[in-house]
Amino acid sequence: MQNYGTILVIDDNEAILTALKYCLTSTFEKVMTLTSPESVISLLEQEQVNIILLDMNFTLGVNSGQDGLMWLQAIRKRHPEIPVVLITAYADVSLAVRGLKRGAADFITKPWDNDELVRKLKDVLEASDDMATLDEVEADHIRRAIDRCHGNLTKAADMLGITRQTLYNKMKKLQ
Amino acid sequence: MQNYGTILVIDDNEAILTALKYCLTSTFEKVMTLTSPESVISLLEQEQVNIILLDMNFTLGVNSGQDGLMWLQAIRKRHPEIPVVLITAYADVSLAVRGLKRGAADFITKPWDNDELVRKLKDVLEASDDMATLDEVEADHIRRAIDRCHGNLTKAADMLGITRQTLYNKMKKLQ
DNA sequence: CACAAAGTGTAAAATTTTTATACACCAAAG
DNA sequence: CTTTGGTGTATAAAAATTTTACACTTTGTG
Repeated sequence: MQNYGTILVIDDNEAILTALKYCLTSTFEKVMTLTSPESVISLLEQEQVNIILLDMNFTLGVNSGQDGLMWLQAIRKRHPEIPVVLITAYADVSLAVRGLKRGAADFITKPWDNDELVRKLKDVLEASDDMATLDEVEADHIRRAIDRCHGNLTKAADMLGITRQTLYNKMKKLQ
Repeated sequence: MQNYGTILVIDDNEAILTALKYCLTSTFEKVMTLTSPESVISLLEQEQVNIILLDMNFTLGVNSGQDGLMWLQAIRKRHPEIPVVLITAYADVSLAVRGLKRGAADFITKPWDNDELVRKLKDVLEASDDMATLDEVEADHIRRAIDRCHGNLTKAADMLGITRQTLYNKMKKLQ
């Protein structure tokens, strides 16, 4: 991939925003910034954003990362196809785990290393490059459903929103 | 969910294995253990396992977690439907991130709290309960593909392994 | 134990979706 | 200006899905 497209950076610290913008501008075609996540949803409706770099604390004196987790969730609910990378100065294992479990593409700690940050953002975008085919995604999801229903195909089919016969068909195709 | 099925615990320390077995036996129908991950793949061919609790270090003197990451990958390659929870005494943010990015369902640090461990394992199994329908998974994946191809529908269809016309059909269905 | 309820495996026809192929149109690149 | 690559649309043929049905097995419960 030559072109890494548009990145949206959200951080309430103007100095950090400037530093990030400076380090990202050579890699990305367009670097957009927000000092507050409030308007992120409406912005995403208008602009084609390829990746989001999101700080985790926006309430003065609160460094739990709750804000970041909340906004991560809000963004992913409406735009699950846009990868969100979290960045925070107050990192611990538990927060990293919670962030990634809610769908963050990566988790970066401040202070960051410019080269490493850029590499990680590139990695995220390149990872989403090797997309699976619809059939592969389908097969994977079907296996999960059957596993979850302890092999009960009737329930699995129901859960998947297809008929039992269709599930038989699809299973035959997957050997 | 009443029944949490079978859990497979993999740890090279017999004492820890005993302690874990003791704490898990009341929640799980069956608790299987391995002191080495070597035989995990062949075991999974024979036994129906619902969740795996995997330690991250199996080489004496090496606590990088590389072993765990490698086995996580090996397990997920063959059985992506089985959730794998990592557990380690040598945790840091970076290792947690790498584990979760490779598909671990959760990341737990030693020493563990019995109640918390059981709750997290239950959460993992219950989270995989609310399965999306095939149509939802498909829609999500299609949006991702189109996004990745910057709106180029011909490329997106190709990437998804379907014809362009089929992609048009499916897009019409999703409004 | 016995019976009802739920699940399995299979089938055929009607319906819907997907593919293959084609054509006119547009925009960017050379 | 012309080639190349993408769009939007259309049609018939092929394939998959749904609907409905039936006989059989398992599971749970009084």
